Amino acid sequence: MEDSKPKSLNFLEEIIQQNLASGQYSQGIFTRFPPEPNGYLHIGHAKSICLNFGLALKFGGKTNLRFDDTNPITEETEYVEAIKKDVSWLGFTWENELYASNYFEQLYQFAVDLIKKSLAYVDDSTAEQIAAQKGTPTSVGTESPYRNRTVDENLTLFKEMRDGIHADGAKVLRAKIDMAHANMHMRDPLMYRIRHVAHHRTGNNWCIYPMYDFAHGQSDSIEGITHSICTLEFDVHRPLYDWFIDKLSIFPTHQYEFARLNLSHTVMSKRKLLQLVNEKIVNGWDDPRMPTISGLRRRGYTAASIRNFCERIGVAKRDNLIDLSLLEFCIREDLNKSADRVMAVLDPVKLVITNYPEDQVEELAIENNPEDPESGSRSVPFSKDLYIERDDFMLDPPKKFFRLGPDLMVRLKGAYIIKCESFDLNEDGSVQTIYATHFPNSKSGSDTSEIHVKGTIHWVSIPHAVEAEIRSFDRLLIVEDASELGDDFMKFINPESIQIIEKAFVERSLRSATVNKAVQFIRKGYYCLDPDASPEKLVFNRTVTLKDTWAKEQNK
RNA sequence: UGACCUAUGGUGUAAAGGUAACACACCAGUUUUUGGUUCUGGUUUUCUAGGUUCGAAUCCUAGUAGGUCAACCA
Repeated sequence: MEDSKPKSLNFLEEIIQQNLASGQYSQGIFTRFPPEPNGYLHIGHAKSICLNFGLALKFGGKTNLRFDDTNPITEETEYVEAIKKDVSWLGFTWENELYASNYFEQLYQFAVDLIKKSLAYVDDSTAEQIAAQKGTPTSVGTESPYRNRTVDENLTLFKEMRDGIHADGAKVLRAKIDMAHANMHMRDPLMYRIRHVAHHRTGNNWCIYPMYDFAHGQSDSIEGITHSICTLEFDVHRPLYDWFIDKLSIFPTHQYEFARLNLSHTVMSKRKLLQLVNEKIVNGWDDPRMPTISGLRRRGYTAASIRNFCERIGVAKRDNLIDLSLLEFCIREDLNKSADRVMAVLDPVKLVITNYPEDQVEELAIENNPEDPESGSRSVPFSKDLYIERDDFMLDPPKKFFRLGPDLMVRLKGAYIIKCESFDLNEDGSVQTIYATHFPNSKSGSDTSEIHVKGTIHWVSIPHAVEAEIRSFDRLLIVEDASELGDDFMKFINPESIQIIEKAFVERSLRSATVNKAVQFIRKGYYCLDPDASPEKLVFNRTVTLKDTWAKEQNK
């Protein structure tokens, strides 16, 4: 297994390898994925999930799923369930399902411990006063008038806070550190606030709730997390993270930061995604245009493709903007190997094979997937009246147009070579019907015609065609880098991010399409059945188009 | 006007003081009963200035640029 050339490691893998090499963590490493249950997971979370679980898998460790549920105002059980589903779907198994709220009593005791060490105090200042006391990044803060209360007084007041004696906002518990510290987070940060609000798990047991900074590190420590991995913006929290661990003398877990994922043409913050949902720009968190895990799943992305994407983008500490084309590459790569090919005509025009017997139907065996010899073939009905794609016919085709036009020849996929003889036009000049003759000896598999054509086009037999709605999606944002937009991003929504074709025609075999089985519409793209579909009405989502060098050529 | 983080092709990520490489994207050709796929080749890179060194993407100093931090959010 060990090659002479070791695969290069990212900076976290290097740290872990060094830890292990020096004999640390002989019990194995422990990581955790710690979402707040206040929204749905997105592709950025997928990066974190793949990182945390992947590191543990790679180095023989374990990973907890821990819900960071310290703010009852924004958190709901609905989100907990959705998050669990998404992590599982991505293919990971957590060691323990845990909640920061499991530790509320323990955290309370930690706070009491710090009060007893004169390292925490109850402050009656208002939010505004506390903000003013903090100073600014370039000027030092000032100490609160309540900073020097006695230990006994603090103990009593903190107990009163817990007991519900005080109103929301009347008092907070603060760590006593240094109001002149260069790091704003060290200027007597809040540890607890009063919130007379029911919590989705602890109900009304508590009316004081720990802040992130007083909950996260201690939760990591309680769980014995060896590598607490988070995104870069928490870098400035690390001194405080370490301070609490140190003053409490508890298991010394360590925090490491990596750069979050940014995707081109995509907004990623939960707040903005929520806004898209609330303002009905999209149809819910699982809209196929959303960068959420549930949206990508509904769009037809496979878990394997997302994992592969996360592997390819790498992990580092500098800001990045990943091009959507890499995500698209990953899903094409996966589906090319696994998706059965079928025929669907999205923008139909009628084609009549004039020399084909009126009522004849041939059942043609067409291979399911040229990339997969095991996939076999299916039977596709062929008849005199067909639909083909409107843009596969041109009245006045350019030189390298390998499709149909007056007097041109083309192969119908899996069937015959045909030659266009004539056509009818509608009043508006558009093509109404195309008439062609077929060469009976050119049948696929037994072609003795010796005719060679450059192009092969897809088709469906009109009498056998099945109607379907097709939903095509495009990027949600018309600008590449959403970080430059701020709250203005709504002005840059792509008005054509969804296109619905109410009445396309797909081949008969698609009657048995299922939600989880991707198909390739030959020459068009990869598609999957939408959960909205019913036996009476098929609905397909376009996951991604095929690469189209012809279109690219046209645009030059 | 502070502290901290970061800087390698168009986009990402490697190279642990010793030939700057891999993937995506792009371009050209090959293959192909999908203008898909495959395969081959190509274009394009170390922020700047000093310093250390036989040798610097890597170490040091200064600068520049970008990011983060002043929620009773996480």
